[in-house]
Amino acid sequence: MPFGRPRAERVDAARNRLQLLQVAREMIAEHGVEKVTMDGLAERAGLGKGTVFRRFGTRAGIFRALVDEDDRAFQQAVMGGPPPLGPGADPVQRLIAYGRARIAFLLDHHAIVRAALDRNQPVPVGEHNLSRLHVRMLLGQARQYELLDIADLDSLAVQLTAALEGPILLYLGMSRPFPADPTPASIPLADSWQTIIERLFRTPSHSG
Amino acid sequence: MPFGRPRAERVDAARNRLQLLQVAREMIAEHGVEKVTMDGLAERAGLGKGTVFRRFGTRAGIFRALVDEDDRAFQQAVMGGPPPLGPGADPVQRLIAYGRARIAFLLDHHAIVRAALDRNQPVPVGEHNLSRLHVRMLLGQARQYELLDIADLDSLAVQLTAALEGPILLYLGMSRPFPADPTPASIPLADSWQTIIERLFRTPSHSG
DNA sequence: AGCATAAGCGGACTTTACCCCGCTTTATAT
DNA sequence: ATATAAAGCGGGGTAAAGTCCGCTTATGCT
Repeated sequence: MPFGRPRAERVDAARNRLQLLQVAREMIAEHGVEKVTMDGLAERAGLGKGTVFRRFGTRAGIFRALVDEDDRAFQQAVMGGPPPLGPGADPVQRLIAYGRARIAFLLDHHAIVRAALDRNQPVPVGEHNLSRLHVRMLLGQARQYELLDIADLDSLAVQLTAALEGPILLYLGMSRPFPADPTPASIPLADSWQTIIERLFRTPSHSG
Repeated sequence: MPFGRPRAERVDAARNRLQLLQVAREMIAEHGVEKVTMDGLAERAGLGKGTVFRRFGTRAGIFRALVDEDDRAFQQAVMGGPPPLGPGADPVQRLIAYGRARIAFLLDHHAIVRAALDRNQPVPVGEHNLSRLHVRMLLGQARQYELLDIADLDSLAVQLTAALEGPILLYLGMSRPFPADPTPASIPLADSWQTIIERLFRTPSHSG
């Protein structure tokens, strides 16, 4: 038997986990995020409160799990879908496409994404902060192709990630913060993101 | 008697407010932010819990008030101090100086700044989001001087503010997230901020 | 000074996240 | 099949945020 692996999830545990997520979605759909309480969730799922906490650790953990579920499809598109979001386009185009897609995703899910925030912990939205890692990777590629000559790409990646996700997580009101018309092409934040990226990469030598 | 003014704060109320802030600072100094509870604060200040909530509305409100107190000096320097932080320098220099100063301020106060976050409300750190307004103003000036040709400065201001404050508010761990040596000149985030601003303003025509 | 009124005050009460720990169930090894 | 240990489960218990409302006190007017 292999050594370090901490033994697979028990089948009853897995069943309960899926059940809880399912019920949580129902409760959110019916009464909104605010009304999802740990007691209520446990009772409606026919389980004990202790079970809920064992599975998700904290209230925010439930919403994190929900976001992660929805994030999976998004990640697929980023990692293996068609360009420019997926691999194949040049890094600058991919950064722009990623930003637009991520903003749309966050707007779509802003209720649960914000509920997933935990005051006592750094942001863990998406599995291990996909955004920061992906942005960092694309910046690295851009540097390889000599599209960019900046030394500290780690800090830059953190700041660009904040520019991307921060507005939705922090700075905008929660109720209808955006034009009622969600035409993807007309989201101001997305246009602004594109501007920042384009200017960041416009080098004096090959301008344009 | 003038009309709309809602009558000045009563002297006992003001006394209690100051008293509570003072006691809160003591408790933070002794046991850290986490240990400041509303009951504890009220008891130690010799007041009722209801009073604490009436004054500050919410737990986060206390820390908001503390940050605002400290913010006042910072604001003075921005509004009326010597350039480049204060008025007098060109907008680009002021943006860079503002970012560096703000990052230093947030690092200095990161414990209470983070405690001032409220999951149910957009970020209100600083009085009415000084950062966003100030950045917006400097962007506007830059456009007047034709240093910048971007249409939607509002969105840009939001995103730059997020790039500035987001990392400290959201993305970095809370315990010693930074080099122990706090030399202002060596803060990676500040350097990275400067890079973003410089590139944002570097126009193809007058590059350099 | 006396009065009317709005503001402030206190602390019991409610709600909810989160902890704890004895019991039950599952997975594995023999 | 049985034993054993690890993981899961339940629900009562605790602590802390936030609400309510009857009582008290400051304030401004006359």
